[in-house]
Amino acid sequence: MRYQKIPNETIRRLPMYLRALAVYSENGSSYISSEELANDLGLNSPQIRKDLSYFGTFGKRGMGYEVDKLTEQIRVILKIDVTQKAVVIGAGRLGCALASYEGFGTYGFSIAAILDNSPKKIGKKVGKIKIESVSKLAFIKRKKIKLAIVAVPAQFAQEVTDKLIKAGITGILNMTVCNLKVPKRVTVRSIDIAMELGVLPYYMK
Amino acid sequence: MRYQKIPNETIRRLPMYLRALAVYSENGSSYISSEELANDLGLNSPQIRKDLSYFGTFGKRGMGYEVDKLTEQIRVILKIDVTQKAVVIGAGRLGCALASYEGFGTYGFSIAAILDNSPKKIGKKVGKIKIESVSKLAFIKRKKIKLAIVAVPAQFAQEVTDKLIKAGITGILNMTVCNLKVPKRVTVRSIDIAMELGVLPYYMK
DNA sequence: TCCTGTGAAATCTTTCACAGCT
DNA sequence: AGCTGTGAAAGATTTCACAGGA
Repeated sequence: MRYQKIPNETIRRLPMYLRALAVYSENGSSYISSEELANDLGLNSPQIRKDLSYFGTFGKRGMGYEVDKLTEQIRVILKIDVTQKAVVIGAGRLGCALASYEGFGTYGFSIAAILDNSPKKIGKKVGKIKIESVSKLAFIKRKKIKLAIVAVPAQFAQEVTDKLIKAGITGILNMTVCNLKVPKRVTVRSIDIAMELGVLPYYMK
Repeated sequence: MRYQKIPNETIRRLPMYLRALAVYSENGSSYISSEELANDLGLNSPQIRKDLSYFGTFGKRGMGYEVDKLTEQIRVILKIDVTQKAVVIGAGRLGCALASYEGFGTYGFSIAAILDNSPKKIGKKVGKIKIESVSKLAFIKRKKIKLAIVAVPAQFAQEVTDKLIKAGITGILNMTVCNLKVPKRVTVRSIDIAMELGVLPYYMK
């Protein structure tokens, strides 16, 4: 394996592989071929093999990939082999939905708290997660939390983000419609749900 | 302008442009240059010009693009120039959050109902939107709704999807972790929020 | 025989540089 | 002068085809 630049698209697919692998593991399969994996995910098999080949040789010819081993290897690649703590900012409907979303577990994330600025909400709980004051940024520093999910109204998004970065956050999942300005050392990924819906009609019929 | 295949990535960006244009319109700007637009969205200007050029010549040299006119033109391209009705399936935390999300308005979507199968929830309201029985698929047919946002627990996602398609849905925004199997005539886009979070640690530091 | 790993080709997307309109 | 529209080049990603190990 020569050195090659790893495509961003490859990285984007790795969590998909993890998700599928979790299902195989539950079902007790110990090996999985790139063909089966591709079928289940709606991809094609050379793509999966190529994706994995950027990081090493994980499969056995004639057999496929060992489910549990590959799971662990992908976790290491993605740096989620240890549980990562994250905070949700904004205890609105979306923030609460995210905080209680079990899917994060699959990737080894745990939601440490929800922060909000409404005195009415502070102190309440969403599932097992407590709503704390957003002014408690010391909380983030103390717990060495590096990840934040921003789900506040758009007009406060940049302001909140600036504060988060001061508190030591270096990775942000932005659920608002803002284009957040952050220093280079901070990584942002944005999801605009309406935008995804926005392209559907174009492709329909 | 010769015919050229329109990149999917171009389509994906059009809603972003709409979002930014809505802000300019509110601020009373009547013209916007590709340079400004690019700055605000974190893109570069030739990309924006190229994207738009696939569909025609919308700008005025020396001036830029007329905000309201370009807005309308992009809406037409995306086929969202008339309000599109959508239903949300699943009245859990995420489903309710989505149903009450104002962002859909920007792209001309309106949420016609939330469907759920829990008798406890049916009849209640989320904001102004009523929760209906998921068995009421006639509702979708009668109102000629083509778009559905699926936010049910993963194990029911495929089953619900099959029913939706029978009721005439041809575009699905899939918020579950399932890879939905649908006939070719149906378009699906999937968002797995945890997956987006899953790639952040890789890029951090 | 089955299925991986991987260069090389094909395809898709972005960037560049500049002609040309206002 | 300023900013668009666009062919052509560069770059990124996917697909292909097949060599080779289990």
